[in-house]
Amino acid sequence: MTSQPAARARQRDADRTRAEILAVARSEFARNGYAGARVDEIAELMRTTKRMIYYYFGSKERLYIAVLEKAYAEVRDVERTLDVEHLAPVEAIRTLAELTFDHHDAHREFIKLVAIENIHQAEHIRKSEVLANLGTPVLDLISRILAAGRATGDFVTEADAIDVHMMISSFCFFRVANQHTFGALFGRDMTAGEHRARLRRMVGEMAVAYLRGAGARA
Amino acid sequence: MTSQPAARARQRDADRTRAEILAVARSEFARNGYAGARVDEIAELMRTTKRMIYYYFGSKERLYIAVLEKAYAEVRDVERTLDVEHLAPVEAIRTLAELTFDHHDAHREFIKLVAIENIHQAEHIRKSEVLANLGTPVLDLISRILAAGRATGDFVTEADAIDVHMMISSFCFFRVANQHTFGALFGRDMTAGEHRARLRRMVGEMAVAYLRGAGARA
DNA sequence: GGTGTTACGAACTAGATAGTTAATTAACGT
DNA sequence: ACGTTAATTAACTATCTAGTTCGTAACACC
Repeated sequence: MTSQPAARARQRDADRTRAEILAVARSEFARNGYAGARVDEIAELMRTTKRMIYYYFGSKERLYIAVLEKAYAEVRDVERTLDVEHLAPVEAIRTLAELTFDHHDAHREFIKLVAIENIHQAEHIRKSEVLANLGTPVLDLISRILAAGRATGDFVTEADAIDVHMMISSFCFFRVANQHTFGALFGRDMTAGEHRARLRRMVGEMAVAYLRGAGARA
Repeated sequence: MTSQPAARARQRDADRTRAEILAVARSEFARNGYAGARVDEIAELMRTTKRMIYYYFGSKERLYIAVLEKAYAEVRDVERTLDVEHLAPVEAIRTLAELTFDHHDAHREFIKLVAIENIHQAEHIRKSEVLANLGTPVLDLISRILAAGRATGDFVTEADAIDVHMMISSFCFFRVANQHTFGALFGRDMTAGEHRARLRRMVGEMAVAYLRGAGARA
């Protein structure tokens, strides 16, 4: 017989140690910002020690970049599953806007990471080779919907795909990212359940109404 | 005659020392976030010493709160000068949206402070007695425009003043606050001059088109 | 069952950082 | 002139924090 119980799980597992560090680091960075995050705090929340963070990632900054890379990779995977092109242009845009809303609603930590990265002027994204060259499938999708909508005469505005993506994202992002100051100043929690359905409708109607050209000057 | 040259500025001036600390602190906090800001760094950028920060503000956190209070007070003063009620509802909303755009364009540091405060879940705003009870004149303004627009039949959507304010703010805020990650990922600087006029038109058209109900489901 | 390699842990360090102590000087009223 | 107080300075400290040193134990392979 061995000196170790055979039933015991592996005690050394590089993959899960690495993954756990990333998961804990993500929430620590999202909660406290880059400078506010503490490497010791991350270590304490894990089964392993601080030494492992440096073993696998080398530095606080490289750990943070790895967190960003993983977060963005997951988002892009979701975007690739978007399937709205079977719809007529108007409904395709509306649905895309509503799905974007849902996606932001479901990925609050990612949104905080993006907000944090903007405070640092995206310097870490620019340092990442994988992120700096990360296209986004959603732009092609919007381009195709816009072209189809212009062909049918439904869409008349000058905006291009990036503009439309920005318009939709801004609404969805702001609602989550700015919920705290907005709530403190206006006494309304934009992320509360009682407002969710109305705001979700709103982003779809907003995108459609704009593209139809209803806001043009007389 | 006095022992001091009359032309010489006062060497001790509580008001200007206090004001200089606030100004330097604002840009330091905006640049680096709350945790990333360094009290020593603020001191080095001033004519005075670190001790003065503690003399006037007591702690890093109270300094930060004072910076927020001053920044929000300035914004509210601008909002009070908004004068669009002489316009018809549609043009009033469009103009309000475009002025909001201009305002965000001109106050980048304030926007960064708000983004930073959201990362910290507005905990400092809530600690401030003056900020926690800060209403916003713009909400009343929007309410009146909405009522007028519904009376004329121009506006038909369900959104209330807070919703409309959120929709307009999100576009303007996002463009500035997320310029860095957006630029890194999509290769477009939303704040560059070549996009400014188009995006400014866009926020006005978006608000008007939405309120006219052009996005409603068939 | 021995050997090399990968994964891991405890304790440590150098420098940074918020906050303090205590002495000093300018302004101002009388 | 002079005393009082508000404003200011330089040097100090306790603690925190990213990053390291060095030794050890599990695993793979033969």
